[in-house]
Amino acid sequence: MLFSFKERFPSLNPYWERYMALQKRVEYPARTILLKEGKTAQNYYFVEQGCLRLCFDNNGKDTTVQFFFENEGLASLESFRKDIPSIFTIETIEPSIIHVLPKTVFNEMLRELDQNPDFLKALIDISFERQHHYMNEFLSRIRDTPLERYLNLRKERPHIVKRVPQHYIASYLGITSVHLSRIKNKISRKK
Amino acid sequence: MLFSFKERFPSLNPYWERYMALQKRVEYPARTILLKEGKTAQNYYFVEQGCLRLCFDNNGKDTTVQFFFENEGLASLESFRKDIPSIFTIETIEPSIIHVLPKTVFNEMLRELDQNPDFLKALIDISFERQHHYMNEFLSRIRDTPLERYLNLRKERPHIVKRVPQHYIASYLGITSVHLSRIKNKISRKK
DNA sequence: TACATTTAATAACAAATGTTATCGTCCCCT
DNA sequence: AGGGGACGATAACATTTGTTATTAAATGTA
Repeated sequence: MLFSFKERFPSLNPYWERYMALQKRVEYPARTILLKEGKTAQNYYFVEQGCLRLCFDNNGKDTTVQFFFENEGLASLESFRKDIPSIFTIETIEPSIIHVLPKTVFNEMLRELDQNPDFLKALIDISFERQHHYMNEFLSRIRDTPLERYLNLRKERPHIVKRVPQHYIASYLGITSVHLSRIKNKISRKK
Repeated sequence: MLFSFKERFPSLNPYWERYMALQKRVEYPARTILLKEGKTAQNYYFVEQGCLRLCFDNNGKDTTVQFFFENEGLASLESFRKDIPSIFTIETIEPSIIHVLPKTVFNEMLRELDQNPDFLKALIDISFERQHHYMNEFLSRIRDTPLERYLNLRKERPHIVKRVPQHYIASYLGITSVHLSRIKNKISRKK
């Protein structure tokens, strides 16, 4: 995510490179928890290989909010930014290779670039992108039926349907895995 | 919303005041559409008196996303910022007195303050606040039942329940007005 | 290879929520 | 004052989705 801003704000490249060099490259097995709900986020993660999910415990039900694949970055943003307990858990789905950027490094960067308009504008852009993303997730949950959401997922992001176990997809669509089974059954019978 | 930043970024006060002076003060009757879904947002609105809602047509069903009361400001942000057709409609609920800030004025402000770190930081703060707000709306829709959401609304924002017609509240809670009636009935029988 | 764990499908039943229709009240508007 | 629209309650019925339990296939691992 951060990295797509290299072209838009080339003046920041020396900074990105200097700070990104401070990441650690770590291998995790499948179903490893990188950040547990309730703990304060200490790191920003970048996926070199594998896949993660952002999720939370919803009255005992596991709910997935977002999936992350190769070349995508993430953190439990609110927790990361405000130093408060995370609402979310971050967990690997597949065995994964992750670049871990400690918050201390990020904060140094914040301090150094605190007055740099290009850096601030990059943050604004990042923030608006995220806002846009969540707004769309929000609207899709409201306006689309589970069937529509599933068909849309299959069409727009087939890699998710291929690589992610079905019960995580169900928890992402906001339904039970039983119901997702029914939906798939219905689709295949229609064809 | 913008106005709570006066204390945090006092250096910007001369700008706020200069630009805010360019607003128009307008009275609208109830059920007046200020921005129609599909049109591009031309204004930022600030409520002096009355109440508005942000909503959209959801396959024929009217869905309310947010309510705005006295001293709150709003725009169809994506449309306003990116000059694209608005996903949302903005409509008065009660007869209202609204301060209207044209986008042209806002854009002048953007240009003038484009390199001002305090201004950029104020935008970042505003953006994060909105993100936080929508994240919570999103989570509440997922994790809470309509009953819980209604009880919570009644407790946390009783003015909404008092001033807003019930079918708008239902559309905000994500249920039909019939179902909201049932919920209210159930609550009153329990007491 | 064999055993345990994870994953997926299905059935039967239960609960939540939507749909449609009817009725009564209130309140704006002319 | 009266008429039309907006608002809210309720009932009967339909649909969607969840719950629980069972079975089977796939997968990882000793």
